[in-house]
Amino acid sequence: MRLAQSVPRAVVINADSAQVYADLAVLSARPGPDEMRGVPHRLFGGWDGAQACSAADWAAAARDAIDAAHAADALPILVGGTGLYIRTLLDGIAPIPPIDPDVRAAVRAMPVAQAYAALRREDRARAAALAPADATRIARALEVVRSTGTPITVWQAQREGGIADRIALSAVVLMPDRDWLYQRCDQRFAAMWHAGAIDEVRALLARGLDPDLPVMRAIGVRDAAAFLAGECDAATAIAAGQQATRNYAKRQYTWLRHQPPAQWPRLTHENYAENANLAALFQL
RNA sequence: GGACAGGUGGCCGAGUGGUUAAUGGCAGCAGACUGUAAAUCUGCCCGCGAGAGCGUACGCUAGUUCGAAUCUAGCCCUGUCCA
Repeated sequence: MRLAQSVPRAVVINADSAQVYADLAVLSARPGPDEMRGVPHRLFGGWDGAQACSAADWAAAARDAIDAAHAADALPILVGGTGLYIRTLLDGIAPIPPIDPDVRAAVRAMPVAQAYAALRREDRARAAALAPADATRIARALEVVRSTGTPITVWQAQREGGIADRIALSAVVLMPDRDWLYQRCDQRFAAMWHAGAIDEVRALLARGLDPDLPVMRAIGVRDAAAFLAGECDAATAIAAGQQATRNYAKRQYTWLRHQPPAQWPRLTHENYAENANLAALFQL
């Protein structure tokens, strides 16, 4: 039993698709001990880079972490910008069984044009909804029909595992000033570069992982790798990493503007001070 | 001072007499988004206009031509080399 004025314990749960990887501490800006200040942090760096973390994988782990926090009478605080992950956690996702590894390998080895042509034959509805150059979704749709025998559009008619209906969520979407954020992106990447990003990538490269793995595609990995290979100088690599960070931030604005529920408050420089949700968060 | 090379839309870079407001790429802006999402993809992108369209544009100026970013002359500027 808790006293009315006591502060509930908090548990921070990561909702960022790059911060889940153990191999990326610096480049994913994962919080360190000094920043965590003894507050429990979950799902930070728990995945080995050799293993791709899917939205469903993350959602299942997040669900467990949230339940565990509740069981311990602690307040779970989700932090992170991977919209698809959070959506999957809340709304659930199509219950598609695991894909046959051989099917997956074969599909992902195909050039987009070929995969798209195949998809048009094997799942006409999905093919019609996708752009012929949308490599990721075409590959996903194709591997699903081939591995399960059922078109992805059929699977997607149902969603399972969402917890939105059984939790009380207080959401806040951060929408900082664009120019300000772009400056922060530049500062951030430069800081990472000087804080060990190169050593981190050197170690990552030494593992000889599949370049298509999410860890290998994280912002900055390719740029640091190019530098290590002598393909460019540090200034060029840093500039490229900064640019990639800004491009990503741009995409985040687009997602955050329209994808999250309309009732989730968007916080800007102009309205943050008067936002009740944010105030509630810090008053607990 | 001389010899070459070159000056194209915010940047890089095609185009070398006519369907050219000018291929591409980047940046920028907007949009999509159900299992690798820090991913993947789509649209816009000289100005004005809802649109038809109009007006400006390929270093500058003057020419040749029915027509020039593309040819000619002079000038200005940049790079490399020779002095």
